[in-house]
Amino acid sequence: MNDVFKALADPTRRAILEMLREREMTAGDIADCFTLAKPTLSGHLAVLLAADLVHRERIGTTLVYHLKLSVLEEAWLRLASTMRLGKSDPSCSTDTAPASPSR
Amino acid sequence: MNDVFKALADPTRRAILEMLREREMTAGDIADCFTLAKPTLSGHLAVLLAADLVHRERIGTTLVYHLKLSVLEEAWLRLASTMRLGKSDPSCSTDTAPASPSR
DNA sequence: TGTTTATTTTGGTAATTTGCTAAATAGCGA
DNA sequence: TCGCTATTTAGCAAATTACCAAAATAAACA
Repeated sequence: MNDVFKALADPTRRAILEMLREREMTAGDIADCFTLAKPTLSGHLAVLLAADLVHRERIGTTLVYHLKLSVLEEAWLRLASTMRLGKSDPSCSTDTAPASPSR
Repeated sequence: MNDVFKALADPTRRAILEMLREREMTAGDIADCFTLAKPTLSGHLAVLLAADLVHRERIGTTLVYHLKLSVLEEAWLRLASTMRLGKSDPSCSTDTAPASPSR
């Protein structure tokens, strides 16, 4: 959930998702669409993979990536339902860092 | 657009949006819901404000924040339409950093 | 086995983000 | 004006992120 939003925070990664929306592409195909170095794109793909937004499959020497739209949709639905249809009072219960004076 | 996704990337900021979903709150109210220091929360609110996800209004000494759901919805719709209903071939046109060998 | 192609991993640097404390600003009431 | 409350801004350290070049890995093929 958090990983999905973090993955979406980068414009390069959103562009990758957009390209992947229709056709699946190899890592090389994707890299050719950007002026960034291949290792950089590989890193972005790793983030998308960790967020479960894409799936990858090896075909011979190439790795084919394809979009997992369902995960993206689900993340949005989670946010949307928390946002619009949430039950009741928002009086302090959603703290991300509960009382633990770590620092 | 980019600012919206960047704002959503942080769990604290998403929690703030959730709390703001129903009732508008003062900066102090919000800060009391977290274990983070007030200036830290103020920073998060500044990010949300820059992303246009919240609006703030001064009432006396206090600043009242309220959610701008429409902006959030619009951001999603933009993404969703690019994602699902996009027109045609994704063959290299979405590059975020177009051919400019700066570095 | 050795070479080529496709891709990732490693190692390093610069920029950005997140958090803090302390100081500054804004409005209100005495 | 002075002091009080509410909040932000400034300045700084630690953690994370984004990028690259060089090295490593994986599969295919001669």
